Amino acid sequence: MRNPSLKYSLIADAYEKIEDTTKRLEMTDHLVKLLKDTPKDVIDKVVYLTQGKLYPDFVGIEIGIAEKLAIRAVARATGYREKEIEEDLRKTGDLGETAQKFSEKRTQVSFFPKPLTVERVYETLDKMAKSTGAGSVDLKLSFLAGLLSDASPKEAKYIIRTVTGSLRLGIADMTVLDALAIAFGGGKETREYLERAYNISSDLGRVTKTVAEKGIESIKRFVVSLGEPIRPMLAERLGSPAEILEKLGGKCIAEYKYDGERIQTHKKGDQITLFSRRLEDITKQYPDGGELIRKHVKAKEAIIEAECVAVDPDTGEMKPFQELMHRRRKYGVKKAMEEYPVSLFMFDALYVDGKDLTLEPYPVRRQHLEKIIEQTDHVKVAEYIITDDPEELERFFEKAVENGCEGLVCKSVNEDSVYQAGARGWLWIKYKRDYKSEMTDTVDLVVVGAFHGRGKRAGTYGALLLAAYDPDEDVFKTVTKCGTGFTDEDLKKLPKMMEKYRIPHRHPRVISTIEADVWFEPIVVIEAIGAEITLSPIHTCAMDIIRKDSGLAIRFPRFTGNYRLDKSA
DNA sequence: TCTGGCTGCCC
DNA sequence: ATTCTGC
DNA sequence: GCAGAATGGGCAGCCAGA
Repeated sequence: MRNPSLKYSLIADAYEKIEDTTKRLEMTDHLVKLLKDTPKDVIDKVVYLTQGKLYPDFVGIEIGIAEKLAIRAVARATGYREKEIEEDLRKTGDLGETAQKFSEKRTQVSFFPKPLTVERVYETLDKMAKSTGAGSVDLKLSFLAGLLSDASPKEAKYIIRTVTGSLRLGIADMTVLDALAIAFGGGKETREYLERAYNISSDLGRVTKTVAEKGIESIKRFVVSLGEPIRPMLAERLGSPAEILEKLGGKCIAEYKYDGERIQTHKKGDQITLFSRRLEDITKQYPDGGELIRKHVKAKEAIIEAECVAVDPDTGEMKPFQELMHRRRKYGVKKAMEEYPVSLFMFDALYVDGKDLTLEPYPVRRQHLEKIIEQTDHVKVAEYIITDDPEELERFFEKAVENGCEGLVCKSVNEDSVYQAGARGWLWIKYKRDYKSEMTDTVDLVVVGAFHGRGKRAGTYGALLLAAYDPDEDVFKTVTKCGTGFTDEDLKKLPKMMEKYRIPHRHPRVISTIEADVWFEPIVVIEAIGAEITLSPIHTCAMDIIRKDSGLAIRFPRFTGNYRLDKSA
């Protein structure tokens, strides 16, 4: 028996072709060819690498290298200085490209490098992921530099991009599923089975290996299982009750959108497992949450979704998200539990006592949910109404906001309102105040700095550093970076527009702890919007006024598209 | 022993 | 998280 | 409308170096 191995160069070639087109069908074709050419014993690894990971999310093993450390590895492998690498990265906006370029002109070349195999690449990255403790950073860098030294320039490009988690091919999970359907499923019409298997297993590598080795019939036998996280259903967004009701067929169930952390809870007898939205196992972070499930879910087995919210231990009032974040910890859990106890607001039941509910309509799932939850102070079913009246919806929204929620999630009550991973089909719709600028105050802020863009933003700015004017001190204090809301046209014009205000160092009247790539005279004003103001450890606006050593920042900042050239200082 | 840079993951 | 864009 | 790729604030954990 031969032991077939796949040269990494074949992957790099396929990636290059995929990257070269913007047409999804062509990308899929290239991926199909790669998957067909891949020996089945490594096909899961090829898929994980293409997802930019080594394991499915719920395994929780990360490489632990991102841009800064990767720069050091590239320098080490090519014999150039970090400064030179950084300088080139500024131009390319892609460390992979930079690695490719420096690999081509590197001084020392290994004489007879063995061709890289997928196994070698994967195993090296895996060793990096598993290195911990003193000296581990250096060890990781040695592993990576070694890999790069034996790689062709093109391979180096994709290894670097894989490690830093931005492959930028234009393909992700959904395209992989299409490719699997074509390559192994027997045609695109089998895509739905593959997608279903992925949604309930959350493991694209396993789905791939299964269909490649055992065929589509095995894929159809995937079932919802306790302990295996289900990919979460997400919501689209709209800005008015009328639009929402129209989209949902005139009627919906509207629920409070609590400002906490989404948790998928699995109960198997007394054994509880908690998964975050990205399917990390967070059981250990919430012993109290687990206990609430154990005690108040009156079913032997269940998968229930809930929003976990920090509450004031004295008043029972809900606390802001920022405070809940102190619970995302590994150490001092007991103390944090006392300081920030949590309540669970349940909103879905995906599995109850042997019955998979994911294909049932939402009202049915909700009925099951209410039947098995014993509601207490800390365990509640999410507050809701069922309505077909836009005004009632608006009133309920106001009430939600008054009660400390972000807004509403409005959900379809139709027959087809199954549990559908992702935000597809508009079955769930978010309604938040800041989706309409007339409902939230916009702010005019001064552009004081900028950051070089990456990927498709190469050569322009990725984000601007924005500041508020402080008339008392006659200075500009930062409140946020802002990198979304710009059209391609905005971005193309920005460097030219800002050029004449460009200065080599921070302006003396700009107060900032953040080091921008480019500084400007504080003159140009733009309009931005956000969801709310948060306390900030880094932004200098209102520093020490509300709280010692805290400034103010904007949560979810974005450019509205309006330049305030008239207002320019 | 402390601190700051970096990373990953919540939103 | 929000936003934009090619298909 | 989907899928993907840009980008945000801010927290804790980890490790290197002062």
